[in-house]
Amino acid sequence: MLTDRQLFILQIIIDDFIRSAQPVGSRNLAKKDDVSYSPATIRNEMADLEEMGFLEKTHTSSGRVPSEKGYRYYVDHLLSPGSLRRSERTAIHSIFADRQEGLEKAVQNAATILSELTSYTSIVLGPRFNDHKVRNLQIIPIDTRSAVAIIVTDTGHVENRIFSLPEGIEPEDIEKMVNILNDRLTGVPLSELRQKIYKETTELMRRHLHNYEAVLHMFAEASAGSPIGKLFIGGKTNIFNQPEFRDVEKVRLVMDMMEKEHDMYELIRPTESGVQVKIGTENAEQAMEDCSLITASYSVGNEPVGTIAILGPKRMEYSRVITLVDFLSHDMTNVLTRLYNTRT
Amino acid sequence: MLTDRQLFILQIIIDDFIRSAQPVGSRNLAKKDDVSYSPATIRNEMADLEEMGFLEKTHTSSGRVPSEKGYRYYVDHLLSPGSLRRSERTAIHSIFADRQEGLEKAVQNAATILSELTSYTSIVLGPRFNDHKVRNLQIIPIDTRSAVAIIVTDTGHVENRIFSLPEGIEPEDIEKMVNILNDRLTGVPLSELRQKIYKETTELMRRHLHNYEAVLHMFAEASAGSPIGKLFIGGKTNIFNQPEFRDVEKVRLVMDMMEKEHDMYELIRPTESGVQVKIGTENAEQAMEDCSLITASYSVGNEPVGTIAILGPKRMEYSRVITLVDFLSHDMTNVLTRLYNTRT
DNA sequence: TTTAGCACTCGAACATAAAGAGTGCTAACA
DNA sequence: TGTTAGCACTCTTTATGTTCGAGTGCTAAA
Repeated sequence: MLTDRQLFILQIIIDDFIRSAQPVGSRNLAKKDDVSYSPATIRNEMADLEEMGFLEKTHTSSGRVPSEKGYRYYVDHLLSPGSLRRSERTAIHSIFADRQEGLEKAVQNAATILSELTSYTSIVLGPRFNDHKVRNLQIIPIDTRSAVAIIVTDTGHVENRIFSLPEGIEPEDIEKMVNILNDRLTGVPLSELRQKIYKETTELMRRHLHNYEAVLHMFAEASAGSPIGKLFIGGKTNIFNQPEFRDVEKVRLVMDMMEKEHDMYELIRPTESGVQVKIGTENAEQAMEDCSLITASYSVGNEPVGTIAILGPKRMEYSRVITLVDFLSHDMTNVLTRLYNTRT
Repeated sequence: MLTDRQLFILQIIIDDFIRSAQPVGSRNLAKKDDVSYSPATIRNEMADLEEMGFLEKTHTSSGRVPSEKGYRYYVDHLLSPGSLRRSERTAIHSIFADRQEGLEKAVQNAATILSELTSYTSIVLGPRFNDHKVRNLQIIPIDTRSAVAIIVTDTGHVENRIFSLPEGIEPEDIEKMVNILNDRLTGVPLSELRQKIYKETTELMRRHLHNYEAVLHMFAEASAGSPIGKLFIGGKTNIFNQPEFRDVEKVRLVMDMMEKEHDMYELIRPTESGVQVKIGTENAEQAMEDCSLITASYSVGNEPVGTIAILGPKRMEYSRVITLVDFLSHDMTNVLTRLYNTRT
C-alpha cells in the first residue's frame, strides 16, 4: 500500500505534469510551498512510486512522468472534486434553454460549447430515435413518377425519402394507402416498423389496391435509416494545442480517427452509466494511445439515449472535465426527460 | 516574351517539382532524357526565368522552385490536357448511378470518391434548394402542445420543424389551415415563401380561424432554413501526406479553416462558370497561402446550383485534377438536369 | 550562342563540447 | 530509523565547428 506521503507526492506530481507537460524533478517539487520535504526524500519516494509502476522516466536522468497506471490511480483515488464557475454553469444551461432551433442544433451546440469550455475535443452522440413511435406517415407525390415518403415520430423527428411510384397508380390509391398505413401503424416503435409494416398492412392493401409492394418496401427501408444517433464533434483542432502533439504523425492518427464515424461511435459507445474515464490504451482504438476519453450518457427518463464525451491528451484536466461532463449530462437528461417523457 | 526554350524549361521544372517536392537544379535537369542542354545553359535560362518572376530560390545556392506567378503561367499556358483512366471514369459515373440512397448521400459520396481519386481534400457544395417550389405543406400534431411543420418541395426535398401549438386549437382548425396553406402556396418558390405566406393566407385565415399567427410565423421561419447547400468535405486529413505540410502550424491553419463552414463556403463560392484555378494567395483566405484550389460549378439546366472543389498544395497535379473536376461537374450537371429539370 | 571550368554559397549531416537538470547512492545527521 | 546533504554520474539540449554535396554565377573558350 501507499503511504500518505507517497499519495501526496504522486498527486502533486500528476497535478504539476498536467499543468506544465514537463517531466517533474525532485528539486523543483521541493521548491513548492506546500511541499516540506527535501529533494532527496522526494527522490526516494519517487523511486518507490516508479518501482510500483505509478511513474515513469522518459530517460535515465529525467524527471518523472505519470504512467497510465499512475493516472488511473489519480483518477480513482486522488481526484479533488472540481467545481464549476457560474459562467460555465450558465453556458451549459443556455444550450437547451432556447428550444426554437430544434433538438439537433441544440446538441450540436452542446458539442461546441463543451469544446470551448475545455479546449479539448468534444463528442456528442445525438439522441437515438430508435424506440420512438410512429406518429404519422405521409406520401407526397412529386410528379407522376416519384413521391416522398415521410415518417413523423411522436418525438417530432422526421424521416423522409424519395421513391419511384409504381406505374399507373392513382391519387386516390395513395390516399387509401396513407389511411391504411396510419390506421395500422401509428404507435409502432421505429425499430419494429420494418417487420410490422408487412404483417399489419399487406392483407388490407391486397384487398383494396394493387402495386402496393414497392411502397411498403419503401417505408420499411426508410424506417431503417439512422439506427444510431447523429455524431457531433466540436473543437477537432484543439488537439493541436497540446505540446505532446507537436508531432504531425501523432496528430494525424487522431485526426484520421475522428473522420471515421464508425470508429468514433465505437469509441464512445455507452458502457456503464455515470461518468467513465478511459485512459490511453484502455481505449480499444490504437489512435487513442496518447489520449484519454471521458464519457457520460444522458437519458430520457431511465433510458440512456445518447452520450457526451471529451477527448484530450492523457495529461488531461481530469477533475475539471469530469465535473463538467457530469453536470452537462445531468442537465441534458433533465431537459430531455421533461420534453419527451410525456409519451411513456 | 518567353522563348520556346524557356517555356520548355519552365514546364519541365514545374512538372518535376510537382512530382518530387524538391527544388530542381540545373545538373539534374540536364540529366533528363528529353533535355538536351547543358547544365550551364539551363542555369542561364533559369536565371532569366527567375528575373521575370516565374521561379524562386529557397536560398542563394539552392535549386529553383516555381513562384506563384510561375504556377499561374503553367496553368494558363503550359498545361497538357490530362486524360482519365477508365477506372476513374467508372468510379465517377457510379456516384450517381444508384439514386436509391438519395441525393444528399450521393453528393457526400462524390466528395469521398473525389478525394480518394486525387488524394487531396475535396469539397462539395450540395445543390441549393432555394428556387425549388413548394409542393406540399403539412402540420402533424405530436401532442396537445406541439406539432411538426413539414414543407415538401417539388424536388423532393423536405424541411421540417417542431413548434408549439397555440392554446386551445382544434384538429379541425389544423386541417383547415393545412388546406388553406396548400391551396394558396403550392408552387411558390421557397425563397419567396416567407413573404407570400402572409400576403396570401392572412385574410382567409382570419375569416375562418383564430390563433393562426404563430403557425404562419412558424412556416415562414422554417422556409428560411438552409439558404445555401450543404457542405461535404472528403479526405480532410490528406493534407498530412504533403511533405510541405510536415509543419504542425501549417496543417493547423488549414484544418482550422476547414472546420469553419462559413469560411469554406466563401472559399468555394461560385464565381465564373467552368473550371477555376486559384493558386496560393489568389484565394482570399489567409490559410490558403500555401494551397491551391480548383473549383467547378454544376448546374440543373442552365442554372448553377452547386460547386465541387479540390484543395491541395500549390504543388498540385493541376492537369489531372482539372480534368477530373471538369469531368465530374459535367457528369453531375447531366444527371441532375435529367432528374430535376422536368419542372421548368 | 553554347558550354566547360571554377570559385563560391548554403544547407544538411555529423562530431564535439559545455551547460543544465535530474538521478542514485552513500554517509552524516536528528 | 527516517531524513537530508553531497557528489558522481547520466542524459538532453544547445551551441559550435567541420565536412560534404548540390547548386549557383561568372568568365573564357569553343
